[in-house]
Amino acid sequence: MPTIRDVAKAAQVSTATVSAVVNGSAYVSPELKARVMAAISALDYAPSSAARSLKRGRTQLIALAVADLANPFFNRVVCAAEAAVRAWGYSLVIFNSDEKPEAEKRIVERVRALSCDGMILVPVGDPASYARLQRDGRRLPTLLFGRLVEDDALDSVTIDNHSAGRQATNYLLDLGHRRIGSITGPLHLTTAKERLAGMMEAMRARGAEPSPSHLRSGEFREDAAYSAARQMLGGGDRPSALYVANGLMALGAMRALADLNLRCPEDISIASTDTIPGIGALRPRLTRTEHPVADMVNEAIRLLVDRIERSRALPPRNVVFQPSLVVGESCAPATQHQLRNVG
Amino acid sequence: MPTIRDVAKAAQVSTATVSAVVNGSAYVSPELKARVMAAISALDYAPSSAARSLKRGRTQLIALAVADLANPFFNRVVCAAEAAVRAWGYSLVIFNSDEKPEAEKRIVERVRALSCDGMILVPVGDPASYARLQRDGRRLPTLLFGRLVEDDALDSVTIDNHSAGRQATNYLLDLGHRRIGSITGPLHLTTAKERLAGMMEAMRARGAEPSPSHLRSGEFREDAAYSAARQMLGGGDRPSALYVANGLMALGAMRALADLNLRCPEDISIASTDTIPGIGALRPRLTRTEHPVADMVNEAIRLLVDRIERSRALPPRNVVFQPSLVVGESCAPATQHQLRNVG
DNA sequence: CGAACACAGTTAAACGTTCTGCCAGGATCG
DNA sequence: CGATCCTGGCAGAACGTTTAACTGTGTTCG
Repeated sequence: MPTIRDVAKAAQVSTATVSAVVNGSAYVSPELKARVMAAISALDYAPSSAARSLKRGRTQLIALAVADLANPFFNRVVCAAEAAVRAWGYSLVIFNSDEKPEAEKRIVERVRALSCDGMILVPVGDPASYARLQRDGRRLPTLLFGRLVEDDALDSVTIDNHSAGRQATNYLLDLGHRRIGSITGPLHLTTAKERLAGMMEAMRARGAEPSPSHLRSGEFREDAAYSAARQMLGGGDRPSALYVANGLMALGAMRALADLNLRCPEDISIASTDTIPGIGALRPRLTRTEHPVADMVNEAIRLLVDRIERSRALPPRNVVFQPSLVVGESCAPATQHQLRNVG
Repeated sequence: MPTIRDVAKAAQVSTATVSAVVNGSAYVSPELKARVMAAISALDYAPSSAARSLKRGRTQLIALAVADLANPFFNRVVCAAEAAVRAWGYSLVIFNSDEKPEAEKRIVERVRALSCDGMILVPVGDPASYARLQRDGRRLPTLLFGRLVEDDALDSVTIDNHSAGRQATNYLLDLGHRRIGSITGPLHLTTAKERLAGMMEAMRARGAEPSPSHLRSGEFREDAAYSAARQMLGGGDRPSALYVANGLMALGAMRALADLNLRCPEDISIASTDTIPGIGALRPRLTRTEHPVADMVNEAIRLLVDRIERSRALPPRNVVFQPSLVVGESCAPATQHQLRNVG
């Protein structure tokens, strides 16, 4: 591996000059520049990023720690982040906390050890563990994505989950449904909690109150939703509509419906928040609120890079995006029969 | 940021001793070790990876360059790779070539500049561009994943695509289908080419010959398959079964069927290769060949790490995995009506 | 009993950059 | 014409590790 010294020797200049040519950091006369360039390509020289990082104190690495790499939502996040990060001249290091707080702790250690320039974190559990992140947020600029941790002093980009729950539920209410059930994620996550809260608010605003047995929460996964839906819909006292808190879970719920010989939307209407790629092929198409994932990620990266390169000391910035309702065919007006069942 | 020198001073030992404690690279007496440990946690010291990389010539970074991050297949690859890489003590840097050869070239440059220890590459186009990779494979150990480049001297982990095409097609042939169409990916990719070749071989072995108008290829994407399917099935001369070369494309084909008011499997049987997560909710369940993605990725990482840490000079190793057929309900026996149509 | 040796640590030289401070020499100006 | 100021380029000191070479004590053994 040729070093900057080899290049300098070959071009008969100093290493400082080579550095200046490589980085364009100072004026170098045309002839010297040409000699240096020639030497560089002759030797196939490439600067050592390790040495460069050591000297500059920058690695040009941004870490992205998502909560569940198997979840299509986070795949979209990864995809968008890769592009955004590249556009800013960084590279993306991926971590999967798999919804496990201990794993997250190890990831933070690792990110720190790698001395990444910044980190996008989808926080998993345990607000107390972020105290430390906040303390040395200066050292390792960190942005919370998608989920919030109460009382934090970190940058964040989130979606208005309350509004997502409200919008989806209002749509169902507008169709005449009153017995609406919900399958949501773990309630210690703001995403799950707030979507549920939004739903409850919407219902109460219309004087409806969901039956406790119609409210389930579980892992943000297809199989969790499947079994929740089977339980809830298997009995006699079933809701006429379902609000499901995530795309993967919506698929699970639909699978449960199919297995129970229930039709969607004739027997049960389903609305959800969030989607998954390729879901367009699924009939009926899901009525759902969608996250502007790409915009959210772009904004997150922009904020983080700004924090890294400019404003270490500024107060934290918290950006909230709005979900939008996408209407499919998975919801039908409540039938007389369904309404009669109202407890 | 405290350095090893600060720790050494605080513990009243030399930096070499601190290094020995941190790396466990030499015996240090219990009392000194304790002093060092205490100093480390008191100062909250973490070794600088930049300095370490510079000295050791290793970054503990493995690059993964996939062909299309928006494709669920590669999401599974990323997910498995993250876990495997972590188990070996490395971190994963993600790149998306988006099926663009120029992007791939830039990625290779970037990976080289980052001095990653190794690279898993899903090659995109243009075999000639890999000559260089082969030349300095010693410098940047590289493993080709999923797709092959002819005549290469690099490690590789692939799937027997020929067999995948054959198995899926044989299943359709066994059901009595003779007019089988295919929607496949770009033919310059071995994945697409070989799946098609396997299909052709299976058909010819039974004396069937697909009609040219029933063979389409396009991007490995949902929308490409959708329009190909619409074209192929919209006309009068339609096949009774379809072999679709990838999970996303299978979804696209099914969407086209739905939009054409064709039923699957009653009107058209569909078999595919590869799947996508959550597809279990789709009815009918897809009959398909599946890749053992996790095993493939684990093997790839194992080979790459071995190459990095041990056997730079050994001849290339090429591992081929076998796909397995998973039967769903998307294929039905050919009907008399369908058979009568045989040209 | 002295040579050889193991042992536990230390010193200091890399690793390949970047960048500050410096120098020589030519232009500018009073 | 000498003092001053640019200007292009260079020498060399960091950056924070790792590790080879070394040092000074015991310990062992012929």
